Amino acid sequence: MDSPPDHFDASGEMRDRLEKLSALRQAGVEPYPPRFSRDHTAAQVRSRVEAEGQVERVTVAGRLLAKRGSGGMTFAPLQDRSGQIQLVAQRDVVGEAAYAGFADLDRGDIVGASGPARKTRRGEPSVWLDSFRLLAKSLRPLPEKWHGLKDVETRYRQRYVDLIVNAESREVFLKRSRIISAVRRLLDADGYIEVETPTLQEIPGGGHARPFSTHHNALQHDLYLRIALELPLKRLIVGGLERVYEIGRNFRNEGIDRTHSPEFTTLECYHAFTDLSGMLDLTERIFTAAAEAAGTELEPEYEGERIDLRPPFQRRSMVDLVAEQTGRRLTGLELAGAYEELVEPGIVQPTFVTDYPVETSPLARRREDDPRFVERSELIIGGREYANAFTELTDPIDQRQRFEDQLAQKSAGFEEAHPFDEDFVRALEYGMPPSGGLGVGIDRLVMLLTGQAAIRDVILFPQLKKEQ
RNA sequence: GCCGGUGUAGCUCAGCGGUAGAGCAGCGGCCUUUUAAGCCGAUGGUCCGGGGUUCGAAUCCCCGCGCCGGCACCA
Repeated sequence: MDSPPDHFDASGEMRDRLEKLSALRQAGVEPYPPRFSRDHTAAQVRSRVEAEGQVERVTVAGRLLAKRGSGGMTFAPLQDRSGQIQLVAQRDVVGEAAYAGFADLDRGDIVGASGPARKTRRGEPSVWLDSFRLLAKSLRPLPEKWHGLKDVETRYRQRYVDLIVNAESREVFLKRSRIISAVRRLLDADGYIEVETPTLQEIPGGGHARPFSTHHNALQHDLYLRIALELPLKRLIVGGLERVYEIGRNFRNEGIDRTHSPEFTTLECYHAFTDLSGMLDLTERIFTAAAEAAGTELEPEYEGERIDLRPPFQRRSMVDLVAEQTGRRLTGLELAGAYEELVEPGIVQPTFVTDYPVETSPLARRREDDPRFVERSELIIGGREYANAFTELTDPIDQRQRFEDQLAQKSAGFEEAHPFDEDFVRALEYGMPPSGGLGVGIDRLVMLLTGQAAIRDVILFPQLKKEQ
């Protein structure tokens, strides 16, 4: 029953391991037992050994990363969630049969082990086995320990291997989790409630992007995967929830590159009775909290630049920025185009770029002193957009007009113009309190705070083409 | 979609017209304090896939696929 299926045998090493598996089963050893209890993690053993010198008996469990040593003594580092601890097996202690069994273990096997713990002569905290148990036989060889796994394609396609052997990779995803937790804690403490809104939508609104489309068979209609979280959340502000946020996945059917993934995570939050400036303050607090959670202090190094995240961030008018470059005070789509081409790529330190032309922002409130612009601001760092905030448009009459303008842009050839959302207008017609809204690109934030150049390196399972 | 790079043993890589290589891992033997790496020995390959040129192709040419980078797209 353990004869190797042919797709299995790439190396011969797998054959060897399968033979060991058979031998174990014949000897009555279950190579995949259902459970095992440990009482210490690797890190706990290490700190107890440091503190107490000698620890009576501990039970640890994890993955065997190597085996070395000689003759009657074998050393084997074991890795668990907390780190590594060395196992020491001595023939004189465990007996001939058990010692041979230990020597038969392979790199990559999951093992449970018990024994007293103390340092070796070389000072390495170790568990001196009195017994061990195989918890899962590993059939595939792990990448070499010294050079590790470098091949990026394998790292993405087989993230589990990457996580086993690359501590830096584990670190990135640990930090990602901590960053998101910190953001949640901050918003929760501010009285926001976390909500979940539909991923499948009839009208993919809240942004300008090509959506993925799908079809619901029972409902017999087409649906889109959301491209933004905005419109459902604002309906909740109409509903009186006053402070809501969602951290969720967006989907955009566009090109993939170092900073764009077809599915990516954003935070959006909406707050009644505040405005753009309130949301910019919140943005600064979110970035500060995230940086602290990532342990980067407030001055991470990113792509060769030291980024200064100490608030307040600079606030600059788009019109002024473009005028500095071109000598011309532009408006409308011409302004937005010049800004994106000439100004944005050159902004390195965190900068809130404010006063977007109304044409590019169909969901933001107009400035009272100049209705050609809206109360909107994007946070730019290193030439990239990290956050987008505005004073929300709450006037249903104006909102209807904006949607109509978008329809006009669409018929003029702008594919990604914002679709008309009649129900959203209806919601505004009930009355929405004056509010501020904010969106933050979580993946990019994690990239910044973990020093990763590619969005793929902060997404556990990035989309790749089909493996042949 | 376009341009460039790249794909060789489980991993990391060399080889770039003339019998497919190294280190590590794995396998067999010896070894009771190791920290990538003890010693000896024997192994291990659809050189990404398919065509072609050539006496001979991992190597040159064509087509295709994956990955990486850039551009386009992403206001």
